[in-house]
Amino acid sequence: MNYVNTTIDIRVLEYQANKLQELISELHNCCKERYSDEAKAFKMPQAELRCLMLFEGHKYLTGIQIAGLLEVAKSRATVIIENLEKKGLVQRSPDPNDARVKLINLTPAGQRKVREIEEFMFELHQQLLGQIDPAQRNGVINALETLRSSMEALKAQLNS
Amino acid sequence: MNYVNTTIDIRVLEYQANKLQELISELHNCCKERYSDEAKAFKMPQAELRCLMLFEGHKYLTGIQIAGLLEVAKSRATVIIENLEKKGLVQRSPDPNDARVKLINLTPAGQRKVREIEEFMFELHQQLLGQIDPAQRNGVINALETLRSSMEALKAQLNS
DNA sequence: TTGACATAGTTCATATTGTTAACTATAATT
DNA sequence: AATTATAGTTAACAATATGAACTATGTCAA
Repeated sequence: MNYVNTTIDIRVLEYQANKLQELISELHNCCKERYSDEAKAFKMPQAELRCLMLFEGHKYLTGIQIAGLLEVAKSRATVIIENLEKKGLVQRSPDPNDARVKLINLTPAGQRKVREIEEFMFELHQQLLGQIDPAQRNGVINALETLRSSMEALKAQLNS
Repeated sequence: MNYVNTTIDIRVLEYQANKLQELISELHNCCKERYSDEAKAFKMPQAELRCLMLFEGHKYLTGIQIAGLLEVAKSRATVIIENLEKKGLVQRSPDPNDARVKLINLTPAGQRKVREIEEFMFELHQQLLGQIDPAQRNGVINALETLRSSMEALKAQLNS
């Protein structure tokens, strides 16, 4: 490893770091827009949509669980649940085992809405996949997986 | 192409679409968190940080340009610029060629802040790159590029 | 040249997303 | 029984964002 190679290596690293920054930022913007469109399509705030989707694979959730999964304060969860209840998409009932807890579950209307949203999202991602050359699809997915791991590793490192 | 292969193909597509959805959603969450941390680190709202960074490569910007680049309503841009002006990071001056227009540019304090933010972001992405196996770095970047193109192509297709 | 329309920017009302802190009620622990 | 912890609610506030109304210019065509 001589002086010239070291310089080139540093330039490559700089180029790659900048490229990564740019690409991640653009993907993030794309997602933001997509989530905003989705909310408009369903005429519902994004937070409520996200909350509904938490019930995939859960019959009941508590307020604390919802706050944890949405990564928001429990007071925020209270308000989101309240609004979904007003729309008749979820219902609250007391937990027979703990009077502090309220069990929240989807109403039939809520279940229908979740299925609609699932289909919409699945359709969208099928179409996205359709834009990617079949030969590259697995590569893209693996690269995203690598990136996700790296971001999580970095996060863990920075928080310690 | 017989019945069995078609079925398998469909299953692969479903798997990939779901995986893509999951990974993109996780990356998006990671970014959201990162931007929120950045804002905390600089004790400044995210919108103001983003606005400052627009001046990379521009001496002057107008309100309309800023609104366009940030993809927000011009009324929103007015407020962001006002707040940055209060902090002494940008200044507004009349456009000598058009009395409707105000030219906005960084103050020396704003320029220093931009350099700080640039360094912070570059450092972060260098560290992220450091988490990725060197042999995979170009692959990840190329995959992201592919994904970005696909997302933009899909967006264009859906908007037409 | 003047009247119609377009553009830049501001202000205000409103909506959404989110936090922190104080509070009530209940459960668990010592 | 007293203390502490947990679940949920409420209220005050901050940040992000839009749309409509308004002012002040600029442009263009009859």
